[in-house]
Order: sequence, then C-alpha cells, then structure tokens
Amino acid sequence: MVTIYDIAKQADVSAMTVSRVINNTGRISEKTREKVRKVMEELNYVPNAMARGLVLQKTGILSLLVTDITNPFYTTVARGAEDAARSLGFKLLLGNSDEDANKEKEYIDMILSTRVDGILITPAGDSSKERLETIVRHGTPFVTIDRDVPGIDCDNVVGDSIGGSRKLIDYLAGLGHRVIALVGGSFDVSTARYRYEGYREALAANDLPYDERLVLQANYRMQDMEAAAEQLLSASSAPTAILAGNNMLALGLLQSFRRRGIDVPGQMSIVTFDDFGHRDLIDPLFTTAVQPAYQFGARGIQLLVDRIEGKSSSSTPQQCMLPNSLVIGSSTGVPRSNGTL
Amino acid sequence: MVTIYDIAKQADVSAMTVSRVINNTGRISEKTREKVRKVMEELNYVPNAMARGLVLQKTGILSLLVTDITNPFYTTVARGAEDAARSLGFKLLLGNSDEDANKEKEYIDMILSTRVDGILITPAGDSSKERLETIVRHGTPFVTIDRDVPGIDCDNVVGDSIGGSRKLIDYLAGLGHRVIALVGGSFDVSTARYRYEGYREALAANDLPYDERLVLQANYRMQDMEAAAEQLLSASSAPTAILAGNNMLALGLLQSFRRRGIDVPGQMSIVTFDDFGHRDLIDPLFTTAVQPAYQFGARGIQLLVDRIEGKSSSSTPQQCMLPNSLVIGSSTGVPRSNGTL
DNA sequence: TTGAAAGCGATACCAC
DNA sequence: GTGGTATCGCTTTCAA
Repeated sequence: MVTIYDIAKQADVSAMTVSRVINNTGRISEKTREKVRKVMEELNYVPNAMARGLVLQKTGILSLLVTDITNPFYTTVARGAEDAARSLGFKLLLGNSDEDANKEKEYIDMILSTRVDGILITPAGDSSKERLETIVRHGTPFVTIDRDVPGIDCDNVVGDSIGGSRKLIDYLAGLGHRVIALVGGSFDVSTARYRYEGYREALAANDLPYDERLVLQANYRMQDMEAAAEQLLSASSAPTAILAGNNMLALGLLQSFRRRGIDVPGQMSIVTFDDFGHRDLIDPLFTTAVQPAYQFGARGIQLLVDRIEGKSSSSTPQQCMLPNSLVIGSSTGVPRSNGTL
Repeated sequence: MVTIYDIAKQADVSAMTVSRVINNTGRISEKTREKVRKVMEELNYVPNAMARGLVLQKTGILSLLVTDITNPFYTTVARGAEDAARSLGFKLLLGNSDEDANKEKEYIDMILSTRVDGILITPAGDSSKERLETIVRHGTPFVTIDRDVPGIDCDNVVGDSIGGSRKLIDYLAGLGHRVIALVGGSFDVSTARYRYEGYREALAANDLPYDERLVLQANYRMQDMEAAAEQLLSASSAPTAILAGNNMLALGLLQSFRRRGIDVPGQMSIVTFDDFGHRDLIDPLFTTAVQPAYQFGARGIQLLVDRIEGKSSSSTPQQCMLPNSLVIGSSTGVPRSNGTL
C-alpha cells in the first residue's frame, strides 16, 4: 500500500511535508507542493482513513440506521440524510436493522467500533433503549428519528402521529363510517402507540364507540395481515373502514381483501400513513397522512451535526415534530351500510 | 475513550492479555479471562476498529455502491448482499451514487480510504471505467453487478438483458403489435445497450421493420419521459406498444400517458424489466422480464468473498449471468389498430 | 519552509 | 500463561 512515506521518498521531502500538502496546512513553497502533488498522482495515493482517524479522533462519517431499507419511506429519509450530510461536509454510512433487535445491536456495535462522529437512528422498538444507552455511555452523539424510545431523552425528529390519526379518522367519520378498525404495528414501537392514541381520541371526538376487538397488532409479515383481514371480516360488527398503521400494512391489507373478493373502497375503506414514492400508480391510491420523509432525514442530520459541533445546548435535547398532510385518495368512500357488509 | 490499556490497568494485567481475551487467541487462564471480561463490561469497552484495521490490514467490511437507493430493484439487491455478507462474516456498508459520476467518485474515494476488504458496485455508466481503474490500481477486490463496463474485465453479475428484450418483444409481436418503440436509459449504460440489442434482434426475428425514430433515450427525470411520450404519440407512425428500459421508465411513461388520456393497455401496451416489490398492486400490473434482484446481491457478495479469500483463480474473472422470467401483466393487450391510434 | 520524534489503539513476535 | 516492544499510517508539537 502507498503511504505518505512512499510519497515522501519519491518526492525527496519528509513525510511531514507530504502531510501538509494533503491537508493544506502550514506554509509550503509552491514548488514543493507541486512536486508532492505529482508524485501522489503517479502513485495513486489514497489516504488511509484509519490512520488518520486514529490520530484525529474523528472520522467525518455519520451513520444512518433504518429499520427497513425496502420501505420507500426510509429510502426517502436516506436521501434527505445523504444530501444534508454531504452539504455539511460529512459522509453517510447506511445500515439496515430489519426491525430486528439483534441486527440492530450488531450494527450499533460496528458503528461504535468504527468511531463515526454521530448516529442517526430509527430505533427498532422500545427495547432499543439498552442499545441507545450503550451509545450514550460511549459518548457518541446521536439523534433518533421517526420513533422515540421511552426512557431515552435525546434529540429527535418525529412525525405527528396523533394528529395524523385524528385527521384520517375525522375524514372517515365525515364520510359516514361508524365502525372503524385499527391495524397497527407492534405497540412496542412508539409510532404505533401514538397512532392508536390519536385513533381513540378521534373516535371519542366523533362520538364513535371504542371496541377493543377492532384493534389489531400486526407485524409486517403477510400472514399477520391475512389474519387481521380475516378477523375483521368475521367480527360480529365488521368495520367499514380501517386505519392501517403504515404503508406496508395498508398494502398487505389491500392484498388480503382483494384475495377475499372484498372491494376497496366499495366494501372497505383504508387509510394510512406515508406513501410509496409513486403513490399515484397504485390503485386504489391510498388516502394518506403523508409525512415529509425527506425532511426527516435532512432535519435529523442537521440536529446531529449541531450536536457534534456543540451548537446545541448540551443539556436540552432538541425535539422536532414534523407535520403531515392529509391527501385524499381513492381507497376511501362512503360506507356501504352501517357496520355490516 | 476506553482502551485496552484502561482495561489492563483496571484488571491488573497487561494490554497484551486483554487483547488475547478479546480475540480468543493464545492460552489464558479462565480466571484471568473472567476478570478481564468483567472489567470490559463495566467500562463499556468497544474495540477501536481503526486501530485494529491499521495493524491487521483488513477491516471485515464490504461495500455496496448502488446507483439509486430509491429503486426497489436495488434495495432488494442490497437485501441479498447484506444477508450474504452477514452469513460470510462480513459487515456491509451501503452507498448511493445517484447515477452521478461525481458522487460515484467521491464514494469510491471514501471507500478506498476506509480500506474496505472488497467492493460490490453498480457502475453509473461507461465513464465509471476510470473510477474502476482507480480501484484496480489500489488493489482492492471488486465485483460489478447489474451493469458491466467496456474495458474493465472483472468478476461480475449481470442479467440477461438481450434475452429479456427478446421475450418481451416476442410476446408483444405475438399479440399482434407491429410498431413497437423502445424508450431506454442512456446508451452510456450497458444494460440499455443490451436491451436495445435484444430489441433489434427480436424485431428482425419477428419480421418487423426497425425504425430508429422509435428508439428514444431518456434519463430518469420526469420531463424526459413526458417528452418521450409526447414524441411517440405524435410520430407519423405511432407505436402501439413500448419496451421501457426499466421499471422507473415504465412508471414515468405510464404516468405521462395517463395524463394525456391514453389508456394502457387499451391504446398503448407497455412492457419492461424489473419489478417494484409490490408489483401486483400497481394497476396495470406491468408485463415484465423479472430479474432475480436478491440473487444479484447475494451472488455478487459470494464472488467478491471468493476473490478476497483467493478462492477464485487470479487470472480468470468470474462472469455470471442470471436469467429473468417473463411475467404477464395487464399492461399489455392486443393492438387497437395497426400502427395508428 | 521543512523535518524529527512522539503517540493515536490495537496486534504480532519474541521473551520469560 | 503472561508481558515488553515494535509497528500499522498519519498528524501534532517542537526545533531547526
């Protein structure tokens, strides 16, 4: 491997001088600088980030850990984070925890071991607490996005889940729906809880009864969603509409209903959060509380860098809630009848 | 930061012993091992990968650089790569070049600088040649996937673009289409060229005339696709079907046609490559030459690790072509009339 | 304007 | 079984 010493020897200067040329520090004669530059070119020199990081005690790298790299919401978050990191002079490292506590742990260990300057993370769930505490103990700045974790008080960027649920349920109620189910993700995840909370509040606000049998938790596995669909259809008072906890659940439910010959929105309306990048091509187009995914990433990186560079007050975590907007699609319609199919 | 010396002092042993405990090397008494382990726990020790990599001259990290992290095809590739890397004992670093030569260069510089053990890369285009040559000179093993680059003879995993085009065109011809356009990506990218090649071969095989005015190149920007749609509709002999170079182009064209009130497949059939993860939810479902995205990643990592570990013959690059399969959707139908709308 | 030496955190090699 | 020492590639500090 080519090192600064190779360059130094070839250019007949000291390693120190080479280092100065690379980093543009100190005073160097133009002649020497040119000579060194030329040798670096010739030898295809690429600085060793490890050696550099070791002495500088920083890497210039930020890490983004998301829970599902195949979810368009998170890839858009990644785009926002990447652009922001780049413009602030940092590189971005992407990781995928797959909603899995073990993978999350492995990734965090790797990240800490790599000594990145900061971490942007979507926690897999409440159990992420212990992993986040590891990060805290290690002293690496971090920001949570999309989800928060009880017991961890840190900078974070979240969406307005409660408000989103309210808007969606209000809209359904406005259409005349009176029996509305919730199929959400595991309550081990903060967004699922908040969306449930908004759901309950909105039901109350619209004078609709709450029925716990209409609240289902599903993982993102197809069989869960099939089961949820089945269960709702056979409920004694079957719902005419469903609030799906996120885009993936909405898709799964839609598929399940289609397979059972249930028309959406004819027989069942579906509303949800987040979109797919190409929302207008999915038929029906979901009525959605659209969150600013790109902003989640961009804002998160901004907070992270503020923290790294000490611009944030050290004691007060920055909490940032991004608003969503209701987009009406064709997955919703007036209920066919009151509570029965 | 906690180092092995801190551990050593606290546990009243030498740094060497701590290192041995960490790496499970050499003979150590169970008592000492336990003592050291306990101190590591207490102090939340996380090994410094930089220091480690510096002396070991390897990192255990593989890098995957794709051109569009928001394209479901590539996120599935990433999934395959991640799983394979994990099972082979490597970590995976994800990067996104955004189809941009400059970003690609920056990423490669960072990757080389990080001294990853190997690189899996989807080249942005033929101009990637110089960047790949940089990697060659640097001596880091790499494998290209999805696309190949003229002048670079290396391990690679590609799809059967020519065969895919043939199948798609044959299918259209079988439905009775006689005027079929091609809207492909830039010919600076190998897949676009191969798909064009397959298109021409298939036209000839089906005794259909070739008309160069029906061959358009588009970037993945919406305005390009709008322009392409416009141009095809106003052509003297307008096509009744289109082979879209990839999934993104197919989507863009579909949207453009819809906006113009053109029914797909009623007035225009569309076929393409790759899918969207949730293919069956997009209406119409595209008739597609589906490529095994997950395998692209998994196979690529396999080749890469074989190369790293010296299992591949050093002189002969491993070339691997993965087959695609034709999936009939609802984006295709019989032509309305012969060549005119 | 340039260079020598120390040290970042870890491991390999050689003693004991 | 365990410890000392040199070393990986680079930057910082201090001299010249």
